[in-house]
Amino acid sequence: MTTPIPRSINLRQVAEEAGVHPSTASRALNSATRHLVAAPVAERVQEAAARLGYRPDAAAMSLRTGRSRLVGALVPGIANPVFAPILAAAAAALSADGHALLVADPGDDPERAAEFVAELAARRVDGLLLATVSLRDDPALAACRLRGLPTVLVNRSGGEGVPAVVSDDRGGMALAVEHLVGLGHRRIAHVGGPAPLSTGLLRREGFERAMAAAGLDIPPGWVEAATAYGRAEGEAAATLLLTRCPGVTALACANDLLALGAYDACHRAGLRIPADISVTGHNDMPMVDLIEPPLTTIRIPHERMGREAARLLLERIHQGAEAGTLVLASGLVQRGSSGPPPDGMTATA
Amino acid sequence: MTTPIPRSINLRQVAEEAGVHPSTASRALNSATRHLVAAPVAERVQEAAARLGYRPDAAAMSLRTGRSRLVGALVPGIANPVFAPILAAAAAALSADGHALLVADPGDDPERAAEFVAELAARRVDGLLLATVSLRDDPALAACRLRGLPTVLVNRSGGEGVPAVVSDDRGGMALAVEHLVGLGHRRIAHVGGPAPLSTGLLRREGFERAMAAAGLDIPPGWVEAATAYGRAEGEAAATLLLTRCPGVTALACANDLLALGAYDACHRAGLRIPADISVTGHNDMPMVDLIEPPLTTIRIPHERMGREAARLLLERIHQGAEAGTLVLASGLVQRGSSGPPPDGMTATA
DNA sequence: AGGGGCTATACAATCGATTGCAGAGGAAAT
DNA sequence: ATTTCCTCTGCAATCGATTGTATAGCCCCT
Repeated sequence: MTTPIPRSINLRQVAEEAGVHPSTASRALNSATRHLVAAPVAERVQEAAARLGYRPDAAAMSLRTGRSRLVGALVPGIANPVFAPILAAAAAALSADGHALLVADPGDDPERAAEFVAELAARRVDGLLLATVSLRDDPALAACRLRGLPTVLVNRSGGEGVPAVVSDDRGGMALAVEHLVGLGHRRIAHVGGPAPLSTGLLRREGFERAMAAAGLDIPPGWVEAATAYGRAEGEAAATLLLTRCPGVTALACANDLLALGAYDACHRAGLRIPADISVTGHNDMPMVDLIEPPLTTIRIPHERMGREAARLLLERIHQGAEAGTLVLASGLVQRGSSGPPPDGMTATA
Repeated sequence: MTTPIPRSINLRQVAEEAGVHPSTASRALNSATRHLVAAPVAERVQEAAARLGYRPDAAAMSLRTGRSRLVGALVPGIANPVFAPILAAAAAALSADGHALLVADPGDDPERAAEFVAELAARRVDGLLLATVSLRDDPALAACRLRGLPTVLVNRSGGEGVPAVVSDDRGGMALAVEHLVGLGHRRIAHVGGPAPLSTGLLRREGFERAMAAAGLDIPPGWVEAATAYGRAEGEAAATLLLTRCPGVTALACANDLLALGAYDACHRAGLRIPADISVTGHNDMPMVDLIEPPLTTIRIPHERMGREAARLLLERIHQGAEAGTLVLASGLVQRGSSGPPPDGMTATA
């Protein structure tokens, strides 16, 4: 009862049990080489392996083959309500292929992210999912390139030819603007995401294009980029906009957390949502349907994003194929935080 | 520019660069054996390693030493708002010790959990954090025992002598009951968690003890265990209680998600919270302060839980010490979903 | 009957780091 | 001056699975 030999069984023991050489056992257990072994022998080996509960040692296999059946993921916050479901879906898809997900959380520090890439590379990960990448000259991405690691970006794009799975950031933000315009809004301000992030840039572009398409002006100072995707940062940016934008009737935010911060700013300014001002978010995080008022936002397909990213990465790993960028459509979820502008504001523009 | 030899540096190359034998290089780079090497030689080796950007190959190291610097975690849902912050904190603490966290998500399937344990064991994890364990004869726990894997339970207790880090489930639920009693409630029902889970059982016990301590009766049928920690399950259980418990003025729920379901049930029954009925939760998930009305709940120290679990596990791994169970205090967070009972209901009991 | 061709298996090298053991060299002690 | 001891370094085995190569049969054909 002290330490009852918890040493696990290895290939040699299986081979002995089946009365063959380890190399034969190896071939019998590997579907790609099984045809090299006589059928009855293969069966005997497999049976012996099953009886003994054999599992190939991952370290030895990894050392010999160079592949680890591990995939690394870099995320800015495991508990982030946007990335958590993406990770969950990716992990499930990878697991079905025998891969496990090694999650590293460097926060918002790009240097730390590059350091984690080195660590993951030393662990011989077969590929990497990157959700931390910023738009220009990201050190983590460079570290992957340097080592020739298959890489897929998730919910972030990295520019020139980097495979990625993203939602239609521009189109999603345009949906929000069109919705507000449809309700009669003309004076709309934008709480933007951090500029170095693709979501920040693209959603801002989506805002600008949709406003232009609706024939609406964006006065200078009506776009304010938050310094990070956080509630406090959203409040700060929204507070700025509320004082700076006379007659503003709607805030289109680049992200749900920013929208929550905008709620705070509006409440502190004594504005009711949506009676005095409308607010929209982006991402449709869990539970934003429960807040008061329920948040009108853009739904992005988190699960699908994770699944597709895993699929693309596995393709790249197995076939070495150069994966392209996949843009998934997002949709408007209309709830209680958006409504018609206050009386008399409709015809202002 | 095709494939510029992304093969990484190994120990032999470092040794050559420093003009020593690989074994000497190994000793020079390992702090535990460095004293066996002459100081100037050790320095030369370290410098060479730094210059070449050497990282020991994890697979080879793991194969030789039997340790992988990997820790597995089994959680029922990566995106679960309770476990995600626990995982994040644990990952950070482990990372500081050179360990990485390998997350496996078997959902609620105990057989699948045991299968994942086998897979993680084959990957030679140094230890396991278990957040999926049910109270009696859990297969995953048995699988760990069988292999002699160091194990710490998180937010779950497993009975007899299994190391665990949990919050004070009984005490937390008692806080909620005392709060309600203090407001004047006498007729309180309990929406319980799943019975096979320690949180389900202990919080129910906490409810019963606190009611007894307050001199209050629990009529038969005033406790209803939900089949899972979910909003729909909470609504089902709460609906049952609302029809079954005449004059009930408060629902003490075992979990925030159940409380959200209770909100749904109350709304469908035309009851206003907290004017007609009070509702309390447990866990203080992110964003429950934003719903309407903001949820009164019990705050459990997620981050600390993850951190302490990691610490205990590392102790067990390094020193082989038998870790005990750590019970962390939780606190009441009073918000808008609890208030005095409707007029005339105070003196009913 | 003997050789060519083929199949199925065994042998042995290999991946990269760690570690028990042996031995070289120098210092200290008698 | 020789022995003893100690410090440092090199040698080689090892962890467990995979895979290139060699060989033992066997069948078939002429």
